[in-house]
Amino acid sequence: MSTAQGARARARIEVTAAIKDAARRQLAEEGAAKLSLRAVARELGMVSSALYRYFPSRDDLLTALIIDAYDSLGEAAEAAHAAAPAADPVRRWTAVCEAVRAWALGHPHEYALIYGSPVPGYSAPQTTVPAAARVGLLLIGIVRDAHDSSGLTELPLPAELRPEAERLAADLAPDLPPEAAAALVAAWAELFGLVGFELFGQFNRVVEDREAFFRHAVTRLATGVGLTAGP
Amino acid sequence: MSTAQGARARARIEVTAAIKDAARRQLAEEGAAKLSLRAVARELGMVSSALYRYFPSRDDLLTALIIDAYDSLGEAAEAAHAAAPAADPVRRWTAVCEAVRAWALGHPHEYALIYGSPVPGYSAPQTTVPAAARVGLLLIGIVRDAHDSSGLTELPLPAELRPEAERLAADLAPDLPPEAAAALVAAWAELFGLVGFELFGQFNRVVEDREAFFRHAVTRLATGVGLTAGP
DNA sequence: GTCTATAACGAGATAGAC
DNA sequence: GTCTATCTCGTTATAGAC
Repeated sequence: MSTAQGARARARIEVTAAIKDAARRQLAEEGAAKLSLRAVARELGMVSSALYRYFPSRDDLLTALIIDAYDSLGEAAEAAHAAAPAADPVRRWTAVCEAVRAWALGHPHEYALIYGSPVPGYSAPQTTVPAAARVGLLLIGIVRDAHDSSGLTELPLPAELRPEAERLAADLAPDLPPEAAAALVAAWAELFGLVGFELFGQFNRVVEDREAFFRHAVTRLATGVGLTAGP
Repeated sequence: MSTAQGARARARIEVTAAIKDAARRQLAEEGAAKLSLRAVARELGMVSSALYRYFPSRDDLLTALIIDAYDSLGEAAEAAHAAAPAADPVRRWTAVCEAVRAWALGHPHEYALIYGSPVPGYSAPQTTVPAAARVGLLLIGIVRDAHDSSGLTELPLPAELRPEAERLAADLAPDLPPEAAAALVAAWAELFGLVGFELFGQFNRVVEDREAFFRHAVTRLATGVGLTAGP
């Protein structure tokens, strides 16, 4: 009994993975807007109605691809973070940022899926939130650690932003000063601005040595949120 | 003769504008990937082959929409820049940034067209470059003016980035110090990271008071490139 | 119970004959 | 420029294999 169930479960996992792989291939060639269940089924030698045993709708397949992409990016970022020197917050920060960039360059279509234009007619459900939050949580952790070991520079905070900054801090990192929380969220968005501009061609004929440029830019982002180099 | 030719030219301009308007509507509903000459023709009560008198291909229509979008954004940014106090570089900087954000919020689909995911199978020709450069040139002008009136703070520049920074300065603003040119390009990309995150939903359930958050973030971008508030 | 296949729907795109 | 025949699509109902 358990073997039969195990075999069935294994088969199900394999077919699910094959569907997602074919869908990712289609994503690269046609874009998310044109992702078609029928084309995926055709590529797998299945019939389109069979796919509905695995994904109840085209949008659910899209959602699975989005979560996978966020998780793949999050895993890459977390691995880079774990390998960085624990005592140096700036090195940890730049390690995460460079992992994000490397993942994006290696998975441009999945990056476009999660950080590019929204897919017309599709709205991401709340189930994508935990996976989407992983990189942000890593960055929060780095700043929190620096704050705990008194390694966080103080930042200015205009009165206009104080309520929002306090709300952000309460939501994301209650132990952080509000101005650090606000700076952190801005740096998070700015990081993806740098990555997106490179990936989507805005740096063509502008920035040549992108590696060096990016490293310097994210180092400045790190100091912008109050991090200072470790020993 | 000249009246006839004038009327014909006028009609041609009108039809061209109507085509682009219909295409923009389709852009909003189906996305750039699904922009189809036939659908545009249908909406206008024309036959698809008639459109080829105005745009030789779907890609040329896309290119026209892209240039229009860049120009519309550039115009909005330039108007905001012209209305800002000339003596205060930070105010001029934030005025441009806020105009970019306001334009993006008002034209989300056109923003997605020019700063979102690339359209599969389409590659923007060099003819889009001048329009695409307008916002960047504005920002360069602000920093150059500040530098000319000795109002630019000095920035650090690691040896690793020096060659690239010098290349950037030579290309974009020969009168600026290399470190300012590099910081400027980074801030330019980061600005669109902030705008894109808000527009594409990444700030949902994260940032509430987006106006205040954005104003503070771009003010910090301004100081990050070395600008200081005027009198 | 779990899956795949057939057939069909309503809608839209497309290619080619006229 | 028009019409038609043939494609695509997401999705569902149904029937049968394992």
